[in-house]
Amino acid sequence: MTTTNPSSGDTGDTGETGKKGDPGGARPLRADAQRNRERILAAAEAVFAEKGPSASTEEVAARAGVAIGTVFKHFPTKQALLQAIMKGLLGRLDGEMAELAADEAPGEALFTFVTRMVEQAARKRTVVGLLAETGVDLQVASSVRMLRDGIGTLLARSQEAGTVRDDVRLDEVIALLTGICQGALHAGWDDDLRQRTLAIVFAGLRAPEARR
Amino acid sequence: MTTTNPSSGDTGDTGETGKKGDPGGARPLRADAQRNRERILAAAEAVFAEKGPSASTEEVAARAGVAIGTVFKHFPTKQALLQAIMKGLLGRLDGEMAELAADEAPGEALFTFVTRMVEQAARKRTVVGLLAETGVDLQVASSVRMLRDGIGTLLARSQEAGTVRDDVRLDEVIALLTGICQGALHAGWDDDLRQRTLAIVFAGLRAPEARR
DNA sequence: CACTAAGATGAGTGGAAACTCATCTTTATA
DNA sequence: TATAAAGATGAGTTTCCACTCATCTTAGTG
Repeated sequence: MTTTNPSSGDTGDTGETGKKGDPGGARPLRADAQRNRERILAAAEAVFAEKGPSASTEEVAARAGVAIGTVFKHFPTKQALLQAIMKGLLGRLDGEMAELAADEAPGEALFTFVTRMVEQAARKRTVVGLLAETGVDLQVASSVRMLRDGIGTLLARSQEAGTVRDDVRLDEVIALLTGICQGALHAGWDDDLRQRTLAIVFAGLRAPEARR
Repeated sequence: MTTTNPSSGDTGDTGETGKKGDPGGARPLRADAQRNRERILAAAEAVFAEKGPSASTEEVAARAGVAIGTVFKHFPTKQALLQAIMKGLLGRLDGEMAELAADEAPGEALFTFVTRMVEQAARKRTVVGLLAETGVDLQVASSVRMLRDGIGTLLARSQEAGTVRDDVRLDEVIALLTGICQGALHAGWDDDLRQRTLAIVFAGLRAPEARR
């Protein structure tokens, strides 16, 4: 689950092209290039997680152990690199959500997911920073929409199960989620505070008859 | 309430210095200088409110109708300018809070204050942006502490009045507040969404016996 | 092993933004 | 009104960072 998908790229290739006469099609990617691309992604995720999206591309290159030109060969723009990270992060989150929707009791799935996402945000400034600072009108918009729809499903299930108030709309949940994710990366947020803060929000979301 | 306090400065002068022999003390400030300082502050507040703290100092100068050197004469650093704005903003907020603590019913004062602060945040990226992006270990720390203490008082009053659960601590309230302020400046936040989001949080804060 | 194209390299370029300073302008006072 | 000091000006300096490109290196193939 924690391994990055090796077939993901920003060229949008699907499968291999055995046929020639395909101008501008995706080439198979050499072995070392593949390795470097992964190193860069990993390094970028670490660096941006620590210092936020304003960290320099050179630092990413250094951490990955490659020259700066290599980074720009794989990701022609800093934005593109950021997008690739976002895509991976959101993809993983999305998978986790689908799993949760299947396994967990339908009433609690939403709470579990929100908790996990906030936990992630505390470690990864990237998601949050990107959503906030950079324009959200990226190509990533589709991934965001996927995530949004997924949360909508979890919410609907919880409402059917009677654990969440019926008058709560998806917008508010998203708003609360992004807000708390933002807050989670401030100094002074530890596990305890996160838990207590979420408890308040969850209490606010819960249907009166389902409160403990 | 909306007028800026003319006697506020970052030199920390209190009253006039009629006595001489005050090395390094605050000079009376010439008339045009005073006017420019206010213009710069107003312009900076507007610009940073629109574009966030990453807006350039030159844009502030342009909006204020002065040269860039003038800005740096009054505020030797961009940080200093940001701090001055923060100080003013927090001061106003603090006054509003004191008023609220006196006037309003003790049980609802906290809710009213939080609502107002979030409303402000939606318009002023500065407060939020600063608290988030720049280090909070500024000289502004004292102003922040003042605000924090004030909120603590409002919270305590509400708990005494029985409208807020006893196990809620100040940390969580602050966390929620900053988080929602962060969220409030995202695209798509309108009055309705803000109100609904706050309603959820308030429901979570309210004591069981005080719920409507 | 030889060869070639894909890939890696890193000094260099361009631009943006914070900050400086020599020079000119204005206020306040004698 | 004359004068001196406070203040304003804006071109220039410095720093930093995204991005480029001519050149060298290496993986894959016959």
